[in-house]
Amino acid sequence: MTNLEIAWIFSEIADLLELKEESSFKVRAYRKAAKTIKHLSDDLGSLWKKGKLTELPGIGKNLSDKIAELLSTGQCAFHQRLKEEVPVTLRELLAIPGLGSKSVRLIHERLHVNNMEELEAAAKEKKIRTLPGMGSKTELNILRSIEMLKQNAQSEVPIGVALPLANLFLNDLKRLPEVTDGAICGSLRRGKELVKDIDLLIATRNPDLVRQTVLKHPQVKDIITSGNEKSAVLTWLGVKVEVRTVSPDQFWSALHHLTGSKEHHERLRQRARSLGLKVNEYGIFPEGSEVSLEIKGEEDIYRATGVPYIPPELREDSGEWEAALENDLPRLLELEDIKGDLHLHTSWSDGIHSIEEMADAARRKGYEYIAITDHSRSLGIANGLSIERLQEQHALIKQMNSQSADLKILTGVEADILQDGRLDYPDEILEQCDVVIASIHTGFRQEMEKLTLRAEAALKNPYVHILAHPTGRILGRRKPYDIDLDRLFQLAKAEGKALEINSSIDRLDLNAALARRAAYEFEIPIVINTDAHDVSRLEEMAYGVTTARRGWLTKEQVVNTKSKLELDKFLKRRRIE
DNA sequence: GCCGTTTTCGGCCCGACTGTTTTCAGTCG
Repeated sequence: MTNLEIAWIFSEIADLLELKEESSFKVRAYRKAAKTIKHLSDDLGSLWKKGKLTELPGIGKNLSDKIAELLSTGQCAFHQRLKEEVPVTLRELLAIPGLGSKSVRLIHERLHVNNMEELEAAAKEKKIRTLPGMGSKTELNILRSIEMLKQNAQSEVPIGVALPLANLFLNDLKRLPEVTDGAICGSLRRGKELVKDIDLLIATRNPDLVRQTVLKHPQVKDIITSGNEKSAVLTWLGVKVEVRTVSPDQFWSALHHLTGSKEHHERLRQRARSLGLKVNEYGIFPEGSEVSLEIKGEEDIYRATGVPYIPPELREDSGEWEAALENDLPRLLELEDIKGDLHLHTSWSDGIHSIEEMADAARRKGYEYIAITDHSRSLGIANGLSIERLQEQHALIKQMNSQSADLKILTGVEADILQDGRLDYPDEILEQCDVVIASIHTGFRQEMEKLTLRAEAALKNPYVHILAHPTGRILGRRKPYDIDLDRLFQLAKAEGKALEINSSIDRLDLNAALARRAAYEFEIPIVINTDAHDVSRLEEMAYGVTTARRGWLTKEQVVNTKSKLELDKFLKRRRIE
């Protein structure tokens, strides 16, 4: 039985306990354990054999026994018993916004509703409004929500879609009179690659004006809630936008509060409480006091609890508190640290702009170097370069470099990894390139062993420097390749090859968690590239850097923060080996 | 059900919004 299966069972137990209205703390204990197990990198089975289950946070005697039971028998008696007492199909009703365990239980007991279909029928027959505490609005909400759930199963949007939309709202709201400040918060500020909604905070003395503006905004399709301090709307893009207003003196504590994550805050409040402080969105209050400590920035909130500032990207309760308490937080990579982009396409293959145009755009960004890495010959659909055209391109780049010294243009190629693991050009051609990127563009539905062998063969090629978009996933559209990443990471480490964080808004591959593993567990150098096919997409470097920051990466772990000279050493060293 | 620099019991984060009420419970983030 896998970690994930056990996590699912614990999560189901939590829901069933909640529906039974058992202690919310017990429910929380199961939820927390499910989350811990889901994100665990070690196998539960081996931890069990070593007797180390109770060393996991939130796993005590009882839960470790249940894990052992599941691992040895494949079942858990407690879970089975719960399923007999509570219909599992009631769980799906919890997905309806506005319905929690209390309401679901009430509906189940009084109306004998067991699943979503029966709920819909009961609502249509106007039976819901006969229950105590429920009226016609609740009934309507249920019907509307079921309709929505039927329509869109997946409701997360990529950061690259959410961020521009968030800025559109933010810029409009910040221009209003009496608005002193505004910011993006929530998971978007933490840099998550997919977000469920957009959270905005506005500091103002006129919250009513802000609310009216939000509700009337041209992007708004539907109003979800509208209160004195908080409004929520559904945009035409299907993304929910929540706007919270606070008075200007509460801006920083509210910004911190709304940035989350929930789990990070729970730890903060626990710690604050142990120091005799209460933390909420309005400030930090010494026990019994109505007056907040002075807060002039988020730093002050952490300082009050005796730890250094924790950047938003780390606020996931994934080790940042432990690191902060040890004063061992990483000094995260900044966008300004990036000195160049090593994966660019031009009109020579399937890009839009010429080498000159891409180079000019890079100069405007203050880069020291770029690599032109057009597609290789077998990728006909992308107008891949023949050997002759590649050499012609190299000659042109050499000439351009001789005419201008401010930006070094490296010659390169994004070489396809062919079906048998060979690269798309012979070694003597690859040797002539300053930068060789290897990537899989075909046959990504092959079985794991074959795909892994292909990527391994590429990593073993002495002229390859970088493996691009290593998992091949496309956000919301294509799952990662079925590839053995542990083997790739081992080999990349042994061969001294770099792995890419591809910043393109629909890739972000490696993702934050994998980049963190590659860099910390395997000490693999990471390179952050845009894979831009036109000048505007050079700006997507920001998304790659955010992803790297969420993966705890420092400047030292990232190849393209190196100076021209240092980069040259890195590229040459690989080739000599 | 877990946990401990207030330690083996008694806590466990905190507040806003909605819908239904006439002061609040349930839900959500």
